[in-house]
Amino acid sequence: MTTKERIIEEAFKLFLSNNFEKVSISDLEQAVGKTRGAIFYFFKNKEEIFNEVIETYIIKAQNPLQKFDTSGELSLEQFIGRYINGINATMSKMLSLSVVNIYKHYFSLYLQASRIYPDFSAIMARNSVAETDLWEKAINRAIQTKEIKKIDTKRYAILFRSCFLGLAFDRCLSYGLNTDELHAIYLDIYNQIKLKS
Amino acid sequence: MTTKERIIEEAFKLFLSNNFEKVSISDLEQAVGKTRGAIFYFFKNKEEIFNEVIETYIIKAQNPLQKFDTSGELSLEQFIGRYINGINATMSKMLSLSVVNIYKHYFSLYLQASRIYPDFSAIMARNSVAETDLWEKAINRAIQTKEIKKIDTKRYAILFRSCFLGLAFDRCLSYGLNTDELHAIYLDIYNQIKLKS
DNA sequence: ATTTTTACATACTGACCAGTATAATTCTAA
DNA sequence: TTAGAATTATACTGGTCAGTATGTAAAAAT
Repeated sequence: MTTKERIIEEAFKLFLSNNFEKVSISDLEQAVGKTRGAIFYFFKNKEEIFNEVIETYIIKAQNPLQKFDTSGELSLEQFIGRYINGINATMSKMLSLSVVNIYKHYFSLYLQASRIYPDFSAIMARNSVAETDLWEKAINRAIQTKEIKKIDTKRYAILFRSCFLGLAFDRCLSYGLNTDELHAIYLDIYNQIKLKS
Repeated sequence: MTTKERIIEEAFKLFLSNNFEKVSISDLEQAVGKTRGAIFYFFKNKEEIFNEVIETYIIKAQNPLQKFDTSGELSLEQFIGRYINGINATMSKMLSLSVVNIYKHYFSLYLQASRIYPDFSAIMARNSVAETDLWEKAINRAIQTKEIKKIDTKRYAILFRSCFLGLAFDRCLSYGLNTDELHAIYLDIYNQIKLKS
């Protein structure tokens, strides 16, 4: 790993648990084990460091096509399983960076990015649409294959996605998201719209 | 309105759109139209100001019993209506303080409070439970009156709540929460669990 | 009317911080 | 092996900020 990459990673960890303003270059020096000389050699200023952190750990990592393996002609039930797996995978990846209370910090970083990173809101809006689209396709397929009843596809797509976000937010200050619980809720919804054959 | 109250209100507005560290006492001086002398006469330090803001505008305002008028023997359909009304009322109140992009800033303040306000997580966890309880009671009543099918009460209570939080979060960076959309989603869920009589 | 308290204003301090200037070191290539 | 480029260290600066010390005017109490 290059020095620049190390700076980004350590900066990510620092920005996760502290505000942009709270994280000082001295903190970063300590975390990386290099001095200001190294840091300002690679980056113009603190904002540039922050923005590269956001690009690496939020924008790229949040690409739904990359996050969820939904290739193939999945049933809605399978899609739900894969979606949960994707969430679990993301959580494991964060854990390997020894980040605890992932979503709490993630939400915090996300909101800060909206102040600092140019056009962040628009980029995330696109991501949100992309993820809702994945759900829509899965739901539409399930309707066509008579797996589930005819429902308002778009509305249910948003429902599934909101449910995940909301549960993650509700639990983020205490125990953190429990994906088993989320899975159970998803299956409850699923069972109500499932066609008995 | 006393000077102290004005300080709290202006501090609230400032803390809504900026980090704790970013808001300076000088900013607050300007907003209130008084100088440091006044501010530090009423408050020991910046943290105390922040904590009183959190108490006034988050902890008290978030009390579900105060936020939602769910008194009386409401049907689940009525309860849903009242819940949406409660959300609308909260949004109007914020708007009257000329706060735009309410949820974006609200979530941000909420996460900061978890770093600064003592025991904030525990307090909010209790609020979360209290609000879920309201849903549980309404759902249980609806099951008993044969308004809806027998469902996992707790899980559906969490579903309704998460749905609101998640939609609010998903939209907070762009258009903001649309309560009509949320209402529509609620009714979609409701119609699937409704008993045809 | 005089004292005391309340409610501010003003000027200052020590600490910290982002960013810079420059020096030193290490690596690379010829 | 030496010139130059890349990388890192060090020392410094100007600015900002939270909090303090002190002063003062108005209100309240005696």
